Amino acid sequence: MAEKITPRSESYSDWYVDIVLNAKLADYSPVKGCMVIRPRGYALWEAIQSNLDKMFKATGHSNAYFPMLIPESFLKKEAEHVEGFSPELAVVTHAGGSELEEPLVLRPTSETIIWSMYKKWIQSYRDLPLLLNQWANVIRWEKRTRMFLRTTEFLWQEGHTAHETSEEAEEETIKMLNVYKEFAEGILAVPVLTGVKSQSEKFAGAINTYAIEAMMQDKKALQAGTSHFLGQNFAKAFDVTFQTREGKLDYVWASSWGVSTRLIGALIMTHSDDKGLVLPPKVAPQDAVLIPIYKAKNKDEVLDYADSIYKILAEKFRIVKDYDDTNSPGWKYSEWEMCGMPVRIEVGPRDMENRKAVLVRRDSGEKIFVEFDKISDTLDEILKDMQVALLEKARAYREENTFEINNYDEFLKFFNEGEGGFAESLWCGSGECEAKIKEATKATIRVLPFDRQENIEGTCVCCNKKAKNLAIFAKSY
RNA sequence: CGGGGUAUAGCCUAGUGGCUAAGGCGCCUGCUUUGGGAGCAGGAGAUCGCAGGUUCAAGUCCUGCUACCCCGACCA
Repeated sequence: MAEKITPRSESYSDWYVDIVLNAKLADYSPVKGCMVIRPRGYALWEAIQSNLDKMFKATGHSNAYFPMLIPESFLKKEAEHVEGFSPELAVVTHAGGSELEEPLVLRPTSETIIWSMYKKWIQSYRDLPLLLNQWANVIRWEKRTRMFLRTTEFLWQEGHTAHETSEEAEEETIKMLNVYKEFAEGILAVPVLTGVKSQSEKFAGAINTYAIEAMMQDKKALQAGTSHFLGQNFAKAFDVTFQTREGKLDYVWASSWGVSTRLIGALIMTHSDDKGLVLPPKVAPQDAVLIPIYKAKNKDEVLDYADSIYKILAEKFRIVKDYDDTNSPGWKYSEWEMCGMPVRIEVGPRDMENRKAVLVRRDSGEKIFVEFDKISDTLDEILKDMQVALLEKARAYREENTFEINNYDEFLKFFNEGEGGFAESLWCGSGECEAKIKEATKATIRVLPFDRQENIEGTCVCCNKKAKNLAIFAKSY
């Protein structure tokens, strides 16, 4: 009866690793920093993919695939881009038994190879907008890795779009950020703040980076998705011009946007508890598990009764039968709770006699005794309610841990002595203050939230000069 | 890259230079069980991280190497 999961209160990072390993989402690989995504984890990625992919198609995007190997020289064409990525590149120098003429980089992101192709494909405004997305793996040689949150190789999607005008490209950037927000909240039940990143936190090569930012249960922020307005930076680097409606030549305007397997980390750290994984029904691989309880003398009757419930539920829901004789019911309860099964249906002799079943919610642990004829409708209600309840619970948690702080002493105390969280503070806009704050507290600007940058009155929390922005400060992953 | 730590069965751990390396979890077989991680009996499973050295004798002492973990630096 060894406790398998370290409680969050004891060590949040141990808890996180215990969940990943015990819920069989992923395992360590022989290569440092890489992980193997197991079927239960990959099912989450498939749910993320299928939901997002529909949303991308609905907004006019098509999927394509570009190669993983990129000529090293491509990365060097955009000055900021190469500076941002060079320390974390993995480079192939030998292949086919000899040294290569030019080293090939394993893609850390695909802007360069995609824009080298866009040069061939775009000649006129009639070729625009070009709205492509790709589902792919990328490699970034990070010094310190964590399962799902930051691994050497990870899976993601990257959208790369080309437009006639700056306005249109910016509109696309914001549109896709909103798609991410809708997805994160509607499907993953992870509430997110949207806004623009400070210049020091933006993507290397972008004019502006926008992000969805979530709060985890340890009150740290997690960047869950980004959308970049690239201006004409890559068009200029790869000389991608087009003939305008007026017959002139202009560089193409661009956006790029992505979310990754990091979202699975966000899911885990937003909803799960000390018993294991908790998943919103819309991304859970199954809806419910059916666990019969019987003695030798009534085994057949109980299983028959359980089967009759299964038959009805299987028409509408994704149900797992766990009839395995070698484990006790109690063991199964714990095991399925660990794996994040949204609902458990217990069927024992007493339920059989009363023509009922016991439905148990994973999020609240609530046991609901239900008449045979109402099991299907009740399950439907529970799943819908759980989806909403998880989002609301996470939103309430974030709000409870978000504070307006505009006094620097208080600010320092909040991050250095208190439990931390999100600080809403006024900021003068200078990188110096941002750096000073990071030095003193390890907190960074997560986002300058939309709709809250009007009528800024007051002074910077750090330097007391006139404030330009309202910023969300937090320690982050 | 810097500082610290660890390395014994799939996992966790015991092992004072001395006989055939011990236990728990898990796994396999059988029987009994089953409403919150069941019990009994039997069984399989180890080049003690790698390479050298000291010694009559090394899991244990010494040297070197490697891997992993923690802290720091780094990290759209």
